[in-house]
Amino acid sequence: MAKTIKKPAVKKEAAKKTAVVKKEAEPIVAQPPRGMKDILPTDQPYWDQVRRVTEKLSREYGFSRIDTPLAEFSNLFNRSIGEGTDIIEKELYSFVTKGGDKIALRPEMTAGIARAFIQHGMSVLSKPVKLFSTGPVYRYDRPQEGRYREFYQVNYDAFGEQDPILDAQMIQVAARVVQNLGIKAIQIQVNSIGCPVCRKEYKDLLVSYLESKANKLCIDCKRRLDANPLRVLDCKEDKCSQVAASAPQSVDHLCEECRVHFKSLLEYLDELDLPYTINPRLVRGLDYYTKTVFEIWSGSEEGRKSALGGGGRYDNLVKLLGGEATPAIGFGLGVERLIIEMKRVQAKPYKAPKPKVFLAQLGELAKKKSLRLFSELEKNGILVAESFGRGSLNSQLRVANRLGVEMTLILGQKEALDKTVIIKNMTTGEQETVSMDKLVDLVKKKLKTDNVVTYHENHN
RNA sequence: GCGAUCAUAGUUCAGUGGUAGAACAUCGGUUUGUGGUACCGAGUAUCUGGGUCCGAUUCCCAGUGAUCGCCCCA
Repeated sequence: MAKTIKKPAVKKEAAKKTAVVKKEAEPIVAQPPRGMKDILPTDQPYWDQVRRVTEKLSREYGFSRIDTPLAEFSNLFNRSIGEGTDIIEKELYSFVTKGGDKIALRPEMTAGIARAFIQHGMSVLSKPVKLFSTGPVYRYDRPQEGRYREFYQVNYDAFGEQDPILDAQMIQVAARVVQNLGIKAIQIQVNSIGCPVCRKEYKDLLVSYLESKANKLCIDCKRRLDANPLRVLDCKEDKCSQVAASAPQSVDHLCEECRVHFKSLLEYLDELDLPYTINPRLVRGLDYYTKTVFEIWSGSEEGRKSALGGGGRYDNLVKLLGGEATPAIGFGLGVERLIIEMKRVQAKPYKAPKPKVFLAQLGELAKKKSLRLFSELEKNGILVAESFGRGSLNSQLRVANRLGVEMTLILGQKEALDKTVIIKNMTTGEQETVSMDKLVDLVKKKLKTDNVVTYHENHN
């Protein structure tokens, strides 16, 4: 829903004065641009969990973090992703800067990372060069569930290794990320689209087949026949998928090198006990892919499924962008989609540690002293909650109770003068007055023993 | 880019051609310095712009946005 923020009431005279100088300001729309949204505090536990799991696995598999700009020169994307693709043709956020540069917001992360790889001479590093990245990407598309104009990806890329064992490992990483998030039912779809040589031959073969059936294709696919014939295989229209079903498949027309590569990949996947489905119709929407392509889908064989992520090999991209020929493979996962799926399967979000101590104050002197006491406790590693703005002890205790803390420290006028603090146990309601000097140690001790108690309780 | 449905407090929802109500949430209070329950009270909303009408939040049109499907993908 679109809401305008009400303009503050301005005094008539003042309004008159400004009206002479400038036009009335447009009302602020309390809403971000279409297809973009806030990630609210209530959702952050899921995002935290994704951050933790993806970063942990990236370290375990030897990836180094890289962050590249949100914007690049447009032609980086045009060249790498391909002029004829949907992503470039209709989904690219591009604009011209004041200086006349043609800039675009990244629609995916690999192009920028490949650019950085070349720019910083990373080809001299020990291979494979494994890079991990995460952040927002932008595609101007019609929003719906799990599809936003600004969305977040986690991205894993590895440069400089052509051995299919790396393909298998990357697929394993992708699967493990998803499964470590608690999404157990997934499908791994793999295919090989060959290298430029055998793909060209295959494409010709496919085009001649499709042309012979052109009258049975939908309008879009007739158009795709010229622009991007591989996409016809992906079409969801009934009549098209019927045509596609008996179309020649890329896996049957690979050159020797690509065939062997794909065969070994499958053997490695078997070795890893990763169940996969060979999907001859999996082609992916980016032109730079060669040989291995794959997607991770949520859900079981039957029922609804959505692509959580995907990727593939791009052995020619670095050279295409002007670097020295470097084989590479990578994949991206959509964070919003991962989270939708986590919620659907009721996977656990990350729970940040919560304060177990509340600090309540009463009276001017105590209020002043409580500020220092708070930082004293914090410096000693004790998480403390407070509500300094509230005056009455009543409402402060109510907050403490709602937060579910184990104890409340009460510092009132009397205590402030005596240099003491009341420790109130929120479970039993018992209170004791202790001297300020011993407070930190005592609180620490109490928290520790309380934890031991709960530990035993949990195991009985 | 195409099609469908929808749009009322922070949230989930009522309701009406005469400018709106609940629940939950929030905040305050139920005697001065003690929480959970209970009770009392408060604030906040008809997406925007036009049209019909004496009068529209309600009917009509457009815009915007959300959701769903297509397309595509993350």
